[in-house]
Amino acid sequence: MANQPTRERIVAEADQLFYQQGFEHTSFAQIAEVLGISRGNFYYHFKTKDDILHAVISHRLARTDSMLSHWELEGETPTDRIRSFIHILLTNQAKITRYGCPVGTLCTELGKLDHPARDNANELFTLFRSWLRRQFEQLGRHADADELAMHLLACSQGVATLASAFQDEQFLHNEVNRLEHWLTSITTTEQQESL
Amino acid sequence: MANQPTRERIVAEADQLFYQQGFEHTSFAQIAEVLGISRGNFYYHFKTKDDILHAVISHRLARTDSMLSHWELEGETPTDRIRSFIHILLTNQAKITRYGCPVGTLCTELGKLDHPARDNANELFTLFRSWLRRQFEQLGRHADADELAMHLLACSQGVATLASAFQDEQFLHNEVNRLEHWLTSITTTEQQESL
DNA sequence: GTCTATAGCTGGATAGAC
DNA sequence: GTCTATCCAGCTATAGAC
Repeated sequence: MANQPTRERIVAEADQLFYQQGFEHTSFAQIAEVLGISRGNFYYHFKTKDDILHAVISHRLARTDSMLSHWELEGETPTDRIRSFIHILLTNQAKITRYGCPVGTLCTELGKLDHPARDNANELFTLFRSWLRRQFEQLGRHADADELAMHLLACSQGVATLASAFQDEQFLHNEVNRLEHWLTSITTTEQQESL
Repeated sequence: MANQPTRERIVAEADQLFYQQGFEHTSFAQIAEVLGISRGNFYYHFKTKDDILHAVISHRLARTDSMLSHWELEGETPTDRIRSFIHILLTNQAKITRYGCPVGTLCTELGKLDHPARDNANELFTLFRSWLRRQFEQLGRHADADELAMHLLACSQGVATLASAFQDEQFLHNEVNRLEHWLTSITTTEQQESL
């Protein structure tokens, strides 16, 4: 990362700090210090702080997009692919327990700030939502695919919020088991309203 | 409210604004303007901004406590009482759709700020958690009462987060129906692992 | 492309008159 | 108990040298 162009390094570091500390709470001075550049240098690469935010969101969107494509190729069945989604809770459990979900916390913060980039950030949710909806459709759940997608998204959000508040990885694991169980129940039987 | 002592008015207004805009984003100048008092006046009633936050959290804790006591008296069965909890999502649907859950968003923000009042705010979660756990115990779910309480808390959090991101009251209603269904399935049958 | 210096503003907090 | 005036730190952002 030290050899990346400065612009990329700023985006990468801002991405991390916005996640860990929140957008508003993160200052140029801090990013500059971590990267070993001067505050003034920012304005060669970006016009405003909001521009950095925009770049960070675009960066996250691209990364999410390629992750979903990867899951699409990797998973043999829709169930496998949905399981990939559920398992990010495990893959990122340490960070989630510390800082919550990067998507949820950003959207919540920008919502409270009534920030113009809010819709932009919500696209991250939409990306997951559409992808999950498609998987549920492939499971034959045409009528309620979007509802199931939103439900799964909501569960993940709640798990991240509470795991982070209580700093509780055990709880996170319990809920992942629950979600896997639920996914199986949806796939194998037509026991529709179990959840 | 205009006749309340100034200290109470500050707490009440800060409570609202911290919820709607976040703690850090809310300034003394703004609270002062709404209340029609001067900025300097704050420091007669509070030493620091963190002191106001502390007072706001105490206020919320007291309010939550009395709400739970009220549900305890009002509901005939544990199921009824748990349903009261689920229904705050409906009672406060307009605010939740706009600003998310007051507990979850505050705890998340203070977590990111690494704020000393974080544990204090988490007590709000604990209040609900303990109360719910007791209700599930009264349902005979001694072994997994706390797990069920946490699960229900998590679901509510997720619903609030997504309803707010997508500004979607319909989704909120769908999820409340789901939760009621789940509650019934827990109460009537011993179909333990449906969720 | 990166730096230093600094402007301009807003935040929380203090001092002291009334 | 409330006000005005003010301090000081931190922030975003700009100007201009190198």
